Amino acid sequence: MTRTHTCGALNKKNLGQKVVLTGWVNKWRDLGGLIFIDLRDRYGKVQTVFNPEENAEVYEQAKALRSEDVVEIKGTVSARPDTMINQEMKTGEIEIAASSFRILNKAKTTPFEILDDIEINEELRLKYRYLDLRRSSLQRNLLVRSNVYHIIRDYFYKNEFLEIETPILMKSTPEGARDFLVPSRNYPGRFYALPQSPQTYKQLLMVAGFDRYFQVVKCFRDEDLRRDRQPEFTQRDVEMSFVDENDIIRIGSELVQKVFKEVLDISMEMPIKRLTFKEAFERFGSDKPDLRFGMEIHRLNEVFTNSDFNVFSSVLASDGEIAALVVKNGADFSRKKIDKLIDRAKELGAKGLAYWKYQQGEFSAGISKFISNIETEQLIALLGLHDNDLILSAADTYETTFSVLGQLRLEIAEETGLIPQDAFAFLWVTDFPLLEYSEEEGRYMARHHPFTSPQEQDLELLDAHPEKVKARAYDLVLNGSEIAGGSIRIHTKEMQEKMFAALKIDKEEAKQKFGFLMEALEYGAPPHGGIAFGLDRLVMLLVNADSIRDVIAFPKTSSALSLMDEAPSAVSQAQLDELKIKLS
RNA sequence: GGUCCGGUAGUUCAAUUUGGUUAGAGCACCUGCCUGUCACGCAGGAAGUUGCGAGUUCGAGUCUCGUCCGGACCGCCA
Repeated sequence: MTRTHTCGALNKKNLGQKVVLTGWVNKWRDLGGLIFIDLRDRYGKVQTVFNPEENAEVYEQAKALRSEDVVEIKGTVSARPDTMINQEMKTGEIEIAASSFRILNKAKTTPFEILDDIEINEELRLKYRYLDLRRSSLQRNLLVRSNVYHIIRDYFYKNEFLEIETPILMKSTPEGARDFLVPSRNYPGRFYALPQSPQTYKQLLMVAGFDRYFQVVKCFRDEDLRRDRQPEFTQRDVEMSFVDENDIIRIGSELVQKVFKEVLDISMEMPIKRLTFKEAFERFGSDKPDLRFGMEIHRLNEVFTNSDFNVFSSVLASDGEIAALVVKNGADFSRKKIDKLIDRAKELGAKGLAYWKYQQGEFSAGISKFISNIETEQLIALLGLHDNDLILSAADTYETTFSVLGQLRLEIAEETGLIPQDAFAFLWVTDFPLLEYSEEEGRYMARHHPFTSPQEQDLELLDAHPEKVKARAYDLVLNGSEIAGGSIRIHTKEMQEKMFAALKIDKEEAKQKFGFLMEALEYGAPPHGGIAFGLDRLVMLLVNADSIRDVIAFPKTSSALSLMDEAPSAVSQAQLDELKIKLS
C-alpha cells in the first residue's frame, strides 16, 4: 500500500502516468453511467473517474463509495476535456481514470459534513474534533502554527541559542495565577505544581552560564477561560545574559518581523513603535492599545477646573480624572444605544458615563447644559470636534476613567467598523509600574512577577512610594493583544530581598518559597533578562482566527472541559488510595 | 462566584411574538432513474425524549423555577 503521489501534487505534467493515490472520499457524484469521486488528503483534492466502458466491474464496486471512506485508488492521469476544466481546483486540468481501488476503511456517516464554509455548533465540533480538524481552515491554522515553530527554531538556532527543556512537575509558588497541582505518590500530602511559566528555571540556566536559552513550552494556569485564554497554552520562552531592554526588544522585533515575512509575506516597518505604559494608558486606556485606529482619549481636567457640573467638580476635588472619547458621527446614536454604553461603563466599574453631542456648532443633549461657553470653545479645539460628533466622558479615579474609556473605545470601534481587518499594528509598551496595590491582599503585588528588576533611578522610591517605581519590563502588543512580555531580572540577592520586602513577603517565607533562587544569585549570577511570546495568540492573529481554540488542536471549552475525551474525569478509588487522597 | 445569549430531525434553521390540529424546510442519509459532473440533476422515502427535571394550565417546543451543556463578558489571569 504505497501511494505514488499526494492528492494535491498532480497536474498536466503527469499526463499518462500510472499513479496510486490514498485519501478520503471528499465528495461522490454518481451520474448513473459515470461516477466521480473527489479524493482528499491534507495536500489537496483530485477528481477520479470510474467509467463502466473502461472497467465495468470496478465501476459497479465504486457505487458503494461514500463520503469519508478511506480508499486507495489506482489509475492513470488523464487530461480533462477542454470544456470540463475546473478553474477552481489546483488539479482541475486533470483527473484520474480509475482502474482499481480498495476501501481501506469504511466510514460511518459523519455527524457533520466535512466542508468549508458551513456553520457547525462548536459543541459538536469539539466532540468530534478529529473530524473538524479535517476541514481546511483548521488544517491551515495548524500548518501555519507548525511553520511558526519552524521559523522560531530556525531563528534561535542560527543565533546560537540553546533549546533546553525545563520540568513540568515543579514546586508550587502561590504568587500569581492559581496552580494546577499534581499529587505526589511518594510523599503523601505533598504536591507538584505544573509551571505557570518556566521563569525560575530559565534564570537558573543563566546562572549556569547558558547565556542564550529558548524553549517552546507548555504553561498552565488554573484560571477561568476567555476567547484568547486556555488553561494550558504555549509560550516561546527566551532568556539572555549580559543584555539590557533594547537587546531583548531587538531580538523580539526581529523574530516577529521574520514570522510575518515568512508566513504572510508582510514586511513590517522597523523599528516597532514604542509607548510608555503611562502614555498608552492615558491615550488609549489600556496597557495593550490597539493602534489600528485612532479615537484617542483626551484628558479634560484643565477644561473643567471650574465646572458647574457636580460630578466633574467633585471628581476633581478628590484628585480624580475627567477624560473623554469622541465618536465620529456618534450624534446619530439612538438613546437606546447610548444607554447601553452607559450600562457597559457601569459594568466596567465606572459610576456613570456622561455624554453630549456636537451639532451645528453647538453642544446638545446629555450634560450639555452644564457646559459653559468658555468650556465649549476649549473642548471644540482640544477634541478637534466635527459636526455630528458624540462625546463620551468618564469622571472617576485615574485607573477607572482611562480603563473604562479604553474598553468603550475598543467596543465602539468594533461595532462601527472602524478597525481595518487586514492591518497589523505592532507596539512595544515599556516602563510599566513595578508594583500594583491589591485591595484584596492588602499589599503591593508584582505587576509582572517578583523577579523583575526595578529601574535604577526609581530605587529610592521603593519604600516611600512603591507605586511610583517603574520596572525594566516591556510588552509586545499586536492589534490590542499582548503577544509577548518580559523584563530584565533582578540578579543580586540584595535586590531580590528588597523586592520581597516591598511585596511584604518576609524573609522566612521568601527563603521557603524561593530560597533556591536566592542562593543561586549569590554564586555569580550574571545580569540577565528575557521575554516570553504567547504562541497561541500570535498564531491566532496570523490566521485571523476568532478564538484561540481555532489554533489549538485539542482545546478546552470555556468551562475547561475537553468534550472529546471528557477530561477531567473521575478516577478509581484505587488510584486515590495510592495517593492517599480522600474526597470530601 | 456573577451577568447576558443560546440548546428543536444526523446537521443548519423555522415554528416561541399572542400557549391550541399531525413540530416544518434546506443540506446530509436511504431507494430508484440518469455517461461529463465538480454545491451534479430528477423522483420518492426514512428521520424528533424540542438538553434534562419539576411546576403552572383543559392544553407547554412556546410561560415559571431548577439543573446540565455551549458561547461572550465581569471578577480572576504575578
